[in-house]
Amino acid sequence: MNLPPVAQAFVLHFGEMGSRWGINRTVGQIYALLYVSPVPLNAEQIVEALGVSRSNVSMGLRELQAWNLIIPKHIPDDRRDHYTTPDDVWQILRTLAEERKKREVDPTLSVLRELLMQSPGSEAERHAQERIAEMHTLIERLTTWYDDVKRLETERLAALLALGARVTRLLEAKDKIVSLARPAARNRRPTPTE
Amino acid sequence: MNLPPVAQAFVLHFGEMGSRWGINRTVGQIYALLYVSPVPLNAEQIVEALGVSRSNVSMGLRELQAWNLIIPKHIPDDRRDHYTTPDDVWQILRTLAEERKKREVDPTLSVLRELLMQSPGSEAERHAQERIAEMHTLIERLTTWYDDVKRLETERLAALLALGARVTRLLEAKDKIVSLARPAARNRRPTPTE
DNA sequence: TCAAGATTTCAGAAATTACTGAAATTTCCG
DNA sequence: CGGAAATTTCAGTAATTTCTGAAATCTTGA
Repeated sequence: MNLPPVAQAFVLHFGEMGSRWGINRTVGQIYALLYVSPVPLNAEQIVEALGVSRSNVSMGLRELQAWNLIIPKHIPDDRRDHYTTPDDVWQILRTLAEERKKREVDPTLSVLRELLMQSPGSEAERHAQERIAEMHTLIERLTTWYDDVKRLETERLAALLALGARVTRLLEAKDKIVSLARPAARNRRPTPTE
Repeated sequence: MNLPPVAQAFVLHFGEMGSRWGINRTVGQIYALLYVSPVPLNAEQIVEALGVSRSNVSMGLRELQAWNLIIPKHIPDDRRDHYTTPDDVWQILRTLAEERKKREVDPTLSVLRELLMQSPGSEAERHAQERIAEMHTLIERLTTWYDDVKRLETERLAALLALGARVTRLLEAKDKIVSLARPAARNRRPTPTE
């Protein structure tokens, strides 16, 4: 591998991290390389930068495309496919969340649902179904929230993040305000606590 | 493996899913088994239920303990260690998030921070650092939000989830109300778009 | 249509990870 | 203590995953 030190360290770290997920080292490295590269790269350039075989790069690129994490970018007068990552890190986050949901959460939800349909054959099984139902409810709530929030534009999402747990205080404040405001509709006056 | 059908299907699914994460099949199965079991189980019972070797179970239990995902539970008049999962699925979620953050996010953040300290040796490297900075900012915002939200009691967390993206509407409503409520505050007036 | 360039496929090699059985160690009761 | 029960360790094996090189396929411009 022959890269400027910062890029190299970044690429290597992603390689390592990759294996903590289900992703293999090379795929992680390819992604990281494309992420930091100022220009789209073709397969041959990736081979040179990472020192892995051409076929390995080909498979890695295929996997990353299946994840929608890289975009093919055509360079004029060049037959070879070049690839980049999206510029917007928020977009990358969205894609990642979406894909992981699709691959990990959705299948689980459907298995759980199926298991909850069966009629229990024993007391132990009844208990198992109860536990499964708890998990199912939790996951469903999380995904509903996610489906809801994922549509927000970046700016709002960022605002929400910045607010953090303070939203709950806000909820309470709003309850209070609204309950005060409602009697007089649009003719309300500030209260001392506001 | 000799389990009631529902439990068995659940355990097998978790085994499969395990491999999509970094977790191995046996660990996933042990966890699932303990999760659905109405009573704490000891290692020998896990061996029987899953049909894997005693030593494999021993290692799996160790890993699950390192993740704080299972709790040893003493059974009176029995020398053997028994294990369960926490009853509260929200608590389980919190633990999972915390551990994954510790193992995956924190190390990445620290690597990124380090790379941002270096002075760039070339234009390509300067660009790489810019990209790394974007990623760093995003991750830091997410973890700040997480640190903030994780302290909420379950009930509030659930309320927040249930609200979903509607919080943004609420935010706007609150702005409006507050701006109406404090006409003199910073000398501002509501604009037509508010 | 052909040929050079580019990419993909795939069978086997290499590397990694998971699992086992046997031996070692720990625990704790008498 | 002594020793039975329980657990852990670990070296070796099995299983899985990753990676490669060679061959097949696809693409495009002349």
